[in-house]
Amino acid sequence: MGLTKTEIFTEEQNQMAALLKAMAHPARIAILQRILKSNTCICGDLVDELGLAQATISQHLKELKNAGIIQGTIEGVSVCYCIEPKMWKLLQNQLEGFFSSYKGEQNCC
Amino acid sequence: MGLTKTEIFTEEQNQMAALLKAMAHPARIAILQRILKSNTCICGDLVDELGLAQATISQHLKELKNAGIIQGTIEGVSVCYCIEPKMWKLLQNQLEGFFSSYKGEQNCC
DNA sequence: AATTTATATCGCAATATTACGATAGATAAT
DNA sequence: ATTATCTATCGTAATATTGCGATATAAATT
Repeated sequence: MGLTKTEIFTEEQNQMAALLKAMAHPARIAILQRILKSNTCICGDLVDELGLAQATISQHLKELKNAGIIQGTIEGVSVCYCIEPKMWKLLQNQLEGFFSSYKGEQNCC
Repeated sequence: MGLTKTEIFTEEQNQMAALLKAMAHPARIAILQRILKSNTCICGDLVDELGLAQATISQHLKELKNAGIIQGTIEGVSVCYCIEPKMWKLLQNQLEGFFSSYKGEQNCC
């Protein structure tokens, strides 16, 4: 096997898992933190600042972009990445609902 | 290759990625939702309710437990799982800080 | 003690991810 | 037009994940 059985889960469960998966790598967390800090981020800066090869950074950016979390705009030779606002707020709301639905440790085992 | 270069990232980045990764599967989202709903959850119930084999459910539970997100208590023959409150709140706070640090779409590309 | 019930672990096959060198493509500078 | 610069893609090796049957373990029941 090796492939997730997406068909037995809800659309919501699959989407949430996909978004979390896109973020679930230290390099991609670092990329997002860097974008959040200066609101914008040239791809080449990430290659200089993180300790990964250019091809690897490009691949991580692609995953974040495919998940819809960031967007890239061509600026001459370089590419400027920033947060995709709608998806960001969607995920923020979904996670907030998810985490706040925890009722505390009563009746726990 | 194939192994994440954890040594070039901060402790915080690695921990956040690890926690998100533990949640980044539809089955594990479903398991957490089930636990959140009734505050508690017997392993066997998950096997009945989700459409996955017992060995697979057990493996997913192990990953959530290893990440520290849930805890399991033996209750006779069966095992009762519930949220690990401290880790839950830690992750909730970390994510809240992370998502709310987004300053909006000004100066974006 | 033997049996039933519930969960964990092992071993394996299929697939996915991570990382990077090499190379391609596209715009800017000379 | 040629060269330099920046990013994306291809191909590949190493490792990780997913799913499950088979089996082990451990408590409860008979």
